[in-house]
This record gives sequence, structure tokens and C-alpha cells, in this order.
Amino acid sequence: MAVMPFFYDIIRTMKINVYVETQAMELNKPFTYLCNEQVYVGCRVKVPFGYKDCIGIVTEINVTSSVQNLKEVKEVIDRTPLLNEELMNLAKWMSNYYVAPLISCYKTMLPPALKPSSTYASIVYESWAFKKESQMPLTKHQQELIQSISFPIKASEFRKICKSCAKALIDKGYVEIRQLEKNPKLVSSSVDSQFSLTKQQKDAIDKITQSSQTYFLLHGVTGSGKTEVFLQLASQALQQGKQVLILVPEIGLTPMMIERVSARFGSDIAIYHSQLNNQEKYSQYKLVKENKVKIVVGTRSSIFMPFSNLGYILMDEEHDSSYKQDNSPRYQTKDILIQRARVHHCKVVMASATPSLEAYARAYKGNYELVSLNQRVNQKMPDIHLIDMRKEKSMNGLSSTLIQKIEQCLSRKEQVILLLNRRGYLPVVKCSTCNEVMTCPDCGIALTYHKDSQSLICHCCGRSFYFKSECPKCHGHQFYQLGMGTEKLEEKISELFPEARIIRMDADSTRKKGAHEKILKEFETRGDILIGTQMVAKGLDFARVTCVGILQADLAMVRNDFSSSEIAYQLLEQASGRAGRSDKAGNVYIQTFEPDHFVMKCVLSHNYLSFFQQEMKYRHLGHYPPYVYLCTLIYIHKDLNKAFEIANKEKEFLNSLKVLGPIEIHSRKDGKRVRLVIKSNTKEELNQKIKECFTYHSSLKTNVKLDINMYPNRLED
DNA sequence: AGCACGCCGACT
DNA sequence: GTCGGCGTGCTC
Repeated sequence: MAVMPFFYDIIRTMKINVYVETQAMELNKPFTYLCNEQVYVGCRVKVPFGYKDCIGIVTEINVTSSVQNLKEVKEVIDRTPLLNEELMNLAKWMSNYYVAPLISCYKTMLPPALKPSSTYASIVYESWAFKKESQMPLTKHQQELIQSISFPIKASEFRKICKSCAKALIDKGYVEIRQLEKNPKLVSSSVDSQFSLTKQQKDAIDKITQSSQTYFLLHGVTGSGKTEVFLQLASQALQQGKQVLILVPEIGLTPMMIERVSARFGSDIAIYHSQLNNQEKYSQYKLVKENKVKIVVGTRSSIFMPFSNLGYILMDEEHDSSYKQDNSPRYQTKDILIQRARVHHCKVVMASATPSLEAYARAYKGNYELVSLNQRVNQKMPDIHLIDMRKEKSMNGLSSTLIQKIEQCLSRKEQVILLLNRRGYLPVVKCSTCNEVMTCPDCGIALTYHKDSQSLICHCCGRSFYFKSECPKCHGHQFYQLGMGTEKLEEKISELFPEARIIRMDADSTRKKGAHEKILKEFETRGDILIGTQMVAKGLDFARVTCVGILQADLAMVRNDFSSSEIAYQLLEQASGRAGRSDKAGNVYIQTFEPDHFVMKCVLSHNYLSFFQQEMKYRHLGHYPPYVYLCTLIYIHKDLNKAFEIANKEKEFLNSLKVLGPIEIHSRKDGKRVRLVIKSNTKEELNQKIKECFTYHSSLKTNVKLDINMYPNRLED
């Protein structure tokens, strides 16, 4: 029977629904187009939209529409769906759950190179030379050359080798130049490391594998070997031919984690985090989509990877704030993870030494199964010492006790970590002549002086101003020395310990790509003292660190926010966990003005449960999560009064719920900001009302911008 | 969000 | 007469 030529396959014109990539919230609805090419739900298409062409995502095919004069699709970009059925449904769920435009959900789910706004042009291609058969005659030189080259080879290399005859070989048909996607292989495999398990680790693994529960909270003290439990579970899933997703917080502890995972599983892994460029992200995404890797280690956005058969989702440092996205759609990785686990019927393990109150409350109620590792692998918890700064003779924020302990530690050839959760040199620059405080023109908050870059930087919006040590108001040159940041601490410590090798790690010193790993490597090999912000509190594992000092420990607790105690406890406990991880005993010195604060007392005795119970009482009394569900609405406009006016109208609209505010909060470049906080006893009621409020906001036809944050972890930002 | 359409004031 | 201010409304 004759094979029918392809042009007999008649594709009839059909109507399809498309969500168009656009900024406007009002355009968050499907638009119908005519399409006479083969197209599937989940593909990108180029369509005429108003005055210009836009990229959109196909959400439905074979639809009917009463709209007259439908326009035609200009181009079908993807031959196969970019988002499969699971991910298309997930986007819909997200849009509804977080009250965010659907198109913005599609956008967050895709790697930047594939986002609807960009086209495939943003993917980088490389020219490669391939060998072909041909009958054309060759010179002897050409024949020798073509035999000496191992094809395929990069076109640039080929031209370099062949110089003069490259063109001839191509013209005669022996060599063909083709464009391939640039595909950097990022993961280098190394040797499998030796490992053994403690009794507790074994029990934990057995409990997780044998239980019929889906969700587990692995509460393991710092240094109890949670990572090893993860690796064991991952390897079990791999043996069953399933995929594993290991989620980690923003880059920071990833170099260590990546190293361990790749040492165990070789090149069978994809790595996905924010420091990759678009091309690198795309190639990792493709590895998963084409089912070429079994394990993904990544930060929050890797929860959207196109998995086909997940066996485990393992979430490290479950309490970490980087799991919540801080722009729309403001999703919480844990919410998404639960949706995906349902579809893939896989188990989820969330691990932390300092679980979020919410997660522990769920475990308490039995929604998650609690698995505990309450002993360190080395059996020794670090000793905590509170230094009462009210009694101490302190020299500019450094107590003599701490200085003495650092000295002792260094003399034993051991290492010190100092935590000061404030970067820069001077947090407030105040002229001692006219008392003027330097503030950010956009945010109105005090600017921090950075000595390294000789600039004043706004830690709220990131704006920076060159500072020539002169008051712009009275031209004075004298400034108060109020407080200190990591830069100043570094300076002081190097004066006190001129012999010691001091390394500073904060957002400024780790800006460059790979700087993070470099700093950690340097500290491990020849550093004495590591000074840093909160990033030194998390995940670091150095055997020679026996002394940890925490300066201005009260900083975190004085924030005006329901979650400040929780965050303070997490920071202090995590930082403490960096000390004494190997055979030598660890000591932690915490400088505080409030040694009687319950957070301090719980840290002192490593008693998470006590912290949990006390904090839950406060949350109950104050009607805060996890007892109620929160949503914040932020109104943005150049004119503060207009923002207030709309906020008050919508507060009135939401009067069946408990509404706090409106209050003015830090302004940003795009305008003044006013905030409402909404509380509700059920998620359903809150979601319903916020959706109604959003519709109401649209109907007001105002140019006051509304930013919705469902279930925020904290209020301040 | 853009951008066109449209309806009124001050300008060569 | 016309250039241009930005209020209103639309995008399949």
C-alpha cells in the first residue's frame, strides 16, 4: 500500500484559547485565535495582540467562541508541549491559590530561556562540523586532513586546523556545519565516598521507608547527619528506577551538598540554582525533560522541573525563608511540593534542625510523621555560653570574654566563626555637626556606609551612592560611630589579632560567581577566623571550628513582627551548630543584653520543644499563624493619600474578616506603600475573599497597584 | 501595561 | 486653523 504523502494530512483550522504574555492584570483571561497548524495545549504561540505581536501559552484547543473577526496565530513555537498536563494543572492551581495572573504562573514555572516572553532565540547555539560522504575529488592534503580529525568537532576548531581548505571541504560536501544547542556539562563526577550510619540514622530511614505516611518532618539536631539520610533514601528510590528531587535553600550550602551528592551518584544529576545563567539553566532543565538524569539538586524553582516519575522529594533546611518567592506569584515551595507529591504518589521528607513553627505544628497534629535525630554523629552538642553585655566591660561591641576565648581557640590552632548579622561598615551615618542622618531617597530608611566600596548603600532597595565623607547638608566631616557591620568587625578583629588569617563572608564579598566556594575553601585550608552574616550560620561543616561567637544577638529579636522570635531562634541555634562538629568540643558565646529572654534560654539548653511550646502560646494569644491564616495586601502609588484611600475602601469591602491597618510601610522606587493584614480561620474563606477583593480592586479602575501576598512568613520586608 | 482615539486650550 | 495636553477604553 502506498504511503500517503504528508501534504494529504489536512489540518483543519480550529479555534484555540491562548493566555497572552502581558503585564496587565486585567488581561488575565483567555483570548481565542484561529490556528491552522498542528498545536497542543501547553505550547507557545506567537499571536497578534492589539497593536503588536505577543507570545502566549495555549490553554485549550477546539474551543468555540462568539467573538467576531478572530485573528490568526502567526506561529506555533513549540512542536510538542512545553508544559505537560500535570504542570498546566499546577499553574491553574497556583493562580487560584495565590491569587496571581495565570500567565505569571506559567512564567515562573519555566526556565528563563523558555519563558513566554522570550523566544527560542535566547538559547545559545554553537557551530559544529560533521563529516559527510561525498564523491567529489580531494587533494592529498585535504584527504590527510579529513582523516586526522575526529568528527564532530567545533566549527571554530575545524577552521583553525584546516585554515585554507576548510571552505573547500565544506563546498565539496565532505564536511557539514550544523547549529547545535550549546550544552555545558556542569557536573563532574568524583569517587564514591565512604559512609557508615549511626543507629539513629538507620532507624530514621527504616521509619520513613516502611511508613504508610506521605509527609515526614525529619527533625535532626545540627550535625546529626540529615544529609546522609537523604542520600540513602535517594539511592533507594534510584534502585526502583524513580527520580529524586533534593531541594536546598539559595546557594550557600549548595557547594557542600552538590559535592556530596555528586560524589555519591556521579554524573546522573542535574543542578539547578539561581547563579546559573539562562543557558545553563536551560540545559539542566532539558536533562530532566528528556529523562537523562535521575536526581535533581536545586533551589526552590526546581520544584517545577518536568519530572515523569518522582520517588522522593527531599527538602533540606525546611524552615529557610528562601523557599518562599518574594515576587508574584509569591509561592511557598512546600505548597507546590505537596501538589506534585499527590500526582507522583511519592514521599516527601522535610528536614531541619530548627523546623518552622508551622511544620512542627503539623507534625504535632499528625499531618506529618515526625522523625527525630536527637544525637550528633559525634555524640557531643556544643556548649552554649551567654555573655551578659550589661555586665561586661565591652570595647565597642566586643566583650573581653569573647576576645579572650578567641585568643585561646587560636592558640590551640583551632578555628573561629563570628556571626554578626549586619553587613557594611556603619549601619547609620549621622553627621556629628548637624545631626543629619543619611537616608535613601526612595525608601526613607537609613543608609549603610560600606568602606570597601566607599559608598552609602540602601539595604532595602540596593541603591548605592558614592560617599566622600562629607555631610551633604553642612559639609561637615565628622560622623558618629553608631553600631557596626561585618566590615568594621573585620577591621577590629584584625587589629586585635594581627597574626590571624581573617576571612569575611557576606553578601558583598560573595557577589562574584563562585566566590562563595572560594571563600569557604580558603577558610578550610588556611583561615583562622571567619566573619560573616547569617550565611555563616547555615550548613557549614568544618571540623576545626571549635569556637563560635555571636555578636548583637538581640538584633533579630527586636524586629516588630510576629515571626521575629522564630527567626531569632533559628539563627542562633543554626549558628551554634557550626561549633564542635568533629572530635573536639565546641563552644558558643552569645553576646546579649537580654539573657533572660526565652529564646536565649531555649538556645542555651538546645531545647527546641520548649521553644516551640512557648512560641505557640504567644501565637495563640496574638492570633497569628499557625493558628490563623494571613494575607497581606500592599497598595502602591506615588501619592500616599491615594494609596490610603483605596486601602480603606478595600478594608471596608473585606469587613467580614479581621483586617489590620492600613499602615504606611517603607516606600520603594515605584511609590509609597500602604499595607493591610488580613486574618482568617480557614484557608478557603481567606482565598475566596481575597479573590473577590481582587475583582473589586479591578472594578475600581484605579492606578493604585495592589500586591497580594498569601500566607506570608513574616510581615516586615 | 501600552497605545489609539478624542475632545478642549494656546500657538505659528 | 492645528499642535498637543492626558482622560477613556480596548486588546481575540
